[in-house]
Amino acid sequence: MAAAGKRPTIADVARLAGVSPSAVSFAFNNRPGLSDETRARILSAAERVGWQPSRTARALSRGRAGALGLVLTREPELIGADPFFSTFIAGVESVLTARGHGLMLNVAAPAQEAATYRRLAADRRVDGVLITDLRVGDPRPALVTALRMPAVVVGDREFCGGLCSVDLDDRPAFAEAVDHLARLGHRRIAHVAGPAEFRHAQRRREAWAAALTAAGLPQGPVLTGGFSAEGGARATRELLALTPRPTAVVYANDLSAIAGIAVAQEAGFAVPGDLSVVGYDDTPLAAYTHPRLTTARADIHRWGAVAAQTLHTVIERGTAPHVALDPSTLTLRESTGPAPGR
Amino acid sequence: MAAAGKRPTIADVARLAGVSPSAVSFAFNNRPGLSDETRARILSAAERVGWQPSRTARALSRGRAGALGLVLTREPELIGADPFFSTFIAGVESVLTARGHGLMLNVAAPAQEAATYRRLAADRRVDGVLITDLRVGDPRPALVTALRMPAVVVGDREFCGGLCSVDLDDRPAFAEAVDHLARLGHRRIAHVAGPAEFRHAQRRREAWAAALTAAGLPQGPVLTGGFSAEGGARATRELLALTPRPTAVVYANDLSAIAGIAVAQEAGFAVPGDLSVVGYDDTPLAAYTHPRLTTARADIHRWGAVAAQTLHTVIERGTAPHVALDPSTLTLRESTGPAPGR
DNA sequence: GCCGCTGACTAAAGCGGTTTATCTGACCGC
DNA sequence: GCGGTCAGATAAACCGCTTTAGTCAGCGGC
Repeated sequence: MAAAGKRPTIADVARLAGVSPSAVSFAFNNRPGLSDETRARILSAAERVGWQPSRTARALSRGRAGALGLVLTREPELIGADPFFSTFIAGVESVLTARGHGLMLNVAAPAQEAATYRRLAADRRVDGVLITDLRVGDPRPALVTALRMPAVVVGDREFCGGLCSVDLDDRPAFAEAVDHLARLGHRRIAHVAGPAEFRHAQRRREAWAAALTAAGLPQGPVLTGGFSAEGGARATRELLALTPRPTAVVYANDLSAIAGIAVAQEAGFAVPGDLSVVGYDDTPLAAYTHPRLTTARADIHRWGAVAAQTLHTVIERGTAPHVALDPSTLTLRESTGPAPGR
Repeated sequence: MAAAGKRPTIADVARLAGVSPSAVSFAFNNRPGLSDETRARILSAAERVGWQPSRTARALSRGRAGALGLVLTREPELIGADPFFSTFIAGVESVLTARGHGLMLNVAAPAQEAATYRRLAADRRVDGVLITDLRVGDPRPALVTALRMPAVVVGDREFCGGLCSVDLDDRPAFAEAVDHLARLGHRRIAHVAGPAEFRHAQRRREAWAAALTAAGLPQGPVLTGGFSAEGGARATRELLALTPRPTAVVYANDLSAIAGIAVAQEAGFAVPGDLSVVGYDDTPLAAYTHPRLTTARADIHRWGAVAAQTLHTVIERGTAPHVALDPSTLTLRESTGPAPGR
């Protein structure tokens, strides 16, 4: 039915149901002022012609876009290699879809990040944005505030500049990791950090350092691996050249850890015999390296869902409480073992 | 300036420039019928109040959303592990951003895939969609055609049901791989395939089989690795248990190949001494495994850009020519070597 | 001096909904 | 019999821009 013609509008439905367009609108927005009988008649008429309110029209008259924005500022390579985003986005979608909302994705080169947010705000194409990968001295909280754009920071509560945050603490996992290594007899535990500008990379590093102190161990060497395979490899090479050599390395993420394992093996070191390795993320691949990678797992999907949920609250109520999700936990596998000579 | 108040509208600009709203519209849409002087005055007035046409309003009156849609139907885990999507999306964005368009991302569970497309069409929130991960007997080409929704298939031209396609041929890479292995003396070359329902997985398998025939070799064993680490690992275990054991495996993608290497090593086989391994994708990690992975690289970013470009053409002109991008090429590394005993 | 034309610009009608103010009876109490 | 209330429904304004159909002044031609 409904053949080829134009798409039906609210007027068609109104005509068919023998009411005014406003009545149809009321019916579809669950507003009072309509008898149950009329309401039912309208809904069935709409169904008969296959009508659904146009998002665009609704967006215009309500001033709401019905969509959230997510701007990814990482280098494309890093985004791709990181399982975080897709899982996170899937989580976000799970709550958006339920509401019939959409997700506007933007991949921006760092240089035009601000412009991207401005455009999003100017276009009014989204009702709010999620801010991920919070950086040290990040300009975005101030920017979205200035743009009067509802936003939620996905990450550290302390640095979200007055915005609401949804955080998942990665520190306990790093503390656990160091603790685990210390108990295995390691005394020289290095860290291969993420890009220094990322707040979460910094936090991981701090957690590692604090855990060393707590375990009564000296601070170990820190190198930057940039969250990438290449960076992890380079850092690992440098660490292996040190004297004394560290016997364990805590990497900021799995990608650099996996590369680290490869480099160590290539250089003739046994993992974990000569070098214990810990990652972070629990990439699908982590359980399928040789040896299998000790790493930490978090519920990223839920993180995305809660972030979206919270952003909705901010959009509707203007504000929302900070949320702290269950911290990630360490999964022990075979890339960690007793310190050599013990 | 412009202080807190409401966002300026076209009327504000018109008033400031001393013209009618239509004149402003004309100025911003590069239409004739305005003197250069007036045009300039309008533009400067707009700049002064920081006005930009509202996307939503424009979308409503022009009947164009100014956005493209991308529905990902894979399992979230697979999406995350695959560097394809983020790179592809970055490529898409590169042309969208230039036009001030947006990308509407949808992650759908397989069961509600059709519903997602219908919603996208009903909402008129996108002007067209990109169809990736074409499956065997894929219902989507017919679906979007029925929904009268402009679409471009990212993949195989033969199975795109009358839609325009943008393809990047992966067969040459698989042919190269088999050829390379044959030249190294391998005679039992297995394949760990992607999910059978994916057209590109099937095509890779066919390319592998054809290359074996061309090299005068018998068909080798085929197992499904599902593009995942876990699947790759399981398939590899089975292959290693065969008698006679294959001496080389061509995996459908890097993820399963990397897992395969780990499993082989775990089982005491040397790579490439006992088993040569080839992947596909050239994941960032491929150059940082031990041994480094022989795999194939394609220009995914460009693929995304061209796909978006093409979809725009389809939206505007109703159709566009099929596009064939440069096929991927094999990168030789150390995971492939002479067949054992040779 | 009248006509037709053209270039520059505007008024007003959409686009497809939402929302506010208004209208219409029916019902109620006195 | 009359004012008041209220549920049920509607007309009309509005969201902010695009676009079509004019309007109007100026100008050349005859």
